[in-house]
Amino acid sequence: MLFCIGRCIHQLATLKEVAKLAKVDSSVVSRVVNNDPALNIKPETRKRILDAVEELKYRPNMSARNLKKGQSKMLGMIIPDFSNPVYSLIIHGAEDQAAQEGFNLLVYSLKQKGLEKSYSPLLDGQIEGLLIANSEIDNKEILELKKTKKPFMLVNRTVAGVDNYVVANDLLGAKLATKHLIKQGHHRIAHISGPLFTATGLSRFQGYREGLQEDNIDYIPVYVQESKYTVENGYESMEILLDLPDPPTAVFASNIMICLGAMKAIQDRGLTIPKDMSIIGVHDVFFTSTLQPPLTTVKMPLYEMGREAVKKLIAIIQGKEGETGQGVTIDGASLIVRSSTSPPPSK
Amino acid sequence: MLFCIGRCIHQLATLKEVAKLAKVDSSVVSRVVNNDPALNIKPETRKRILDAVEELKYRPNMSARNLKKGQSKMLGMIIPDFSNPVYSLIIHGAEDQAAQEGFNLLVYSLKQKGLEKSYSPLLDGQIEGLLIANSEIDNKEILELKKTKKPFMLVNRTVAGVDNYVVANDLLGAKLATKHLIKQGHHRIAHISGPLFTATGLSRFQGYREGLQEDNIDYIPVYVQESKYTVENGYESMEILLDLPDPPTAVFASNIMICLGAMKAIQDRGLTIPKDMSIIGVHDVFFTSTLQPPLTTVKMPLYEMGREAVKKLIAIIQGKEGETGQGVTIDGASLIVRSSTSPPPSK
DNA sequence: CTGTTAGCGCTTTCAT
DNA sequence: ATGAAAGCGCTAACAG
Repeated sequence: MLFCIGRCIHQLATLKEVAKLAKVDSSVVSRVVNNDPALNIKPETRKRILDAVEELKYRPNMSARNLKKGQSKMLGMIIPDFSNPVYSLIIHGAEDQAAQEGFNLLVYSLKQKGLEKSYSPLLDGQIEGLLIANSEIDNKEILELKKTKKPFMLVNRTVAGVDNYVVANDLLGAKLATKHLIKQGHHRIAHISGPLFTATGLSRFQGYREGLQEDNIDYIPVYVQESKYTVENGYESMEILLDLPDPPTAVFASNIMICLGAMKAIQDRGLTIPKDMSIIGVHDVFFTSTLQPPLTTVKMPLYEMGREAVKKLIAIIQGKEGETGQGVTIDGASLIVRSSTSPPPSK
Repeated sequence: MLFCIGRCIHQLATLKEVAKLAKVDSSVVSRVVNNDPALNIKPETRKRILDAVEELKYRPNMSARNLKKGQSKMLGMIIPDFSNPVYSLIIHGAEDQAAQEGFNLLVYSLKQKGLEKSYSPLLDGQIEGLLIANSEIDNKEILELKKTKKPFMLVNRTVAGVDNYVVANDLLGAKLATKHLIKQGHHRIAHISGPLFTATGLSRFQGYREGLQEDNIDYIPVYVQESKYTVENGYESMEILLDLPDPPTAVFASNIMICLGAMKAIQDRGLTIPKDMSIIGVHDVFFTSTLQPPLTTVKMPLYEMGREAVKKLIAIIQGKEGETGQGVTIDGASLIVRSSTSPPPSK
């Protein structure tokens, strides 16, 4: 049963074999392979070594290297769900940056919340740092993690007292959305917010409020519905808004999942978007332009967020930041106007 | 710059330390930790060891173990794109199965096609096996890979001459879709196929043909449009079908991306689904029920495919299959009827 | 039932 | 400018 393992992984040339072929010591090969700057090698010898490396198709054994150096070159990332397109983009950015810096990214989806165990087996040696892009993980657990001094990074979320985080400018994004609606002539603008214990939910709510404020539009509390970031919850929240005696003429959804649900609720009532109701959502993902009608969105720099988070995490791992990074806000929220928003029906 | 690495990864107890605390040799600890079945240990000693493990929070160093055993416990997976929801589901299944068997899954998205280099650095030691869920990779490259004898597995695709693959019953799924349309009373049924050099595209085309055949519906070649698995191509193909002098009354889209594009093309013409045109697509992903109208789909066992692929790959790695697996077809295609299909407009 | 030992492949200090 | 040697933490064959 195990007889194959040796064959499968090894059979690759080792340093020693390369050394023998090049007639030098393996330590020299190691230095050449690693481009040791403090190495003064005869060009001829170097060539001989490089040729041997080429001939034997030598590739360093990572386990050995990692063992020796006490590293693993692996990063972990926790997301709530692989099918969530918001996270797809973050992962993509994280992946690219990790690869660029020679790290591997292990992505775990955390279905069951409250799984505090999820990171401890991870951090206890396997991986060098952890990206947490998951609003369902309790603040408490993250504070606990912080005590361990292990490198980690919050992505698209924050926790009071933790300043290793990368977020987007949610406030700006939300304000952009709200002001777009106002500019279209809406006054009765609802907001289906995300959970208001999350940074994204809160910032977008704040952006909505500030947007209204700056244009002197009355804030009507009942127009704000707090919702989880799910299609189902978005649907329910929209229904509540539609049942209001004086329903809004436009709605700003805090997230694409919510937005999807809200659109459906509107259309299930036989209402037409944008004639009867304008709608705008946060996150421009691959299918927003194909919805009916094509959705006006706020595009957040999700890919960049993933990249930046990995960059900072690696910096922390390598001690470049005194182990404690600074919170980073990635700008670049932009409005993408399509057909789900229009002026309100004239009275 | 590197001073932290030691602290970050180690500072974990080693076998030796546990051994010292438990007053035994480290090899005994190793055996206990690994549940060596051929170990006849005094219950008391075992307890002493387990207590020490607990106290020092010992966790095996994977690099050391892997180095010793000549393994890496890592699997690679190549997908075309993280945002494609079809792959999200496959990844999810693969991830679960890998975790269950103690393997880590590294997922790479391969944007630039033709990157034959992509697997060679991977397979040359870092990972023990590779899942290829990517129809853009040339058959040639895969045949090349096969020669290396490295464990790999094709997921949701095939290559002539390679029998390590896991696919779904695409033929059945397509037949289900086609027959559903026929049962609704359609005779002029179009098919926007996937690329006909891919197994999925071909099988679904075949299912469509067989479905028509079994119910004695004439096959009209011009009703078949070959398309890439993209929204844009689906859109274009649908436009061609709509421009036909005698356009179809129903269309079966080979894939969800195509379907999305086709729906948009239909609606952009001012036509109503399903009144003017019925549409059904392969792949039931998270947003299909929220489309307008909710989409009738064929649900393929994508999650299971991911699981099964990893299971077989690991079996191959461990030499359980004489290194060469058998092609596996996962059944379980099922029709999910929603509102995008209805009887054709009566003449 | 438990300990001794060798060595996986690599890096790195120290010696030449 | 290159080599020798030690050792990272673990496992497994062999001894006792």
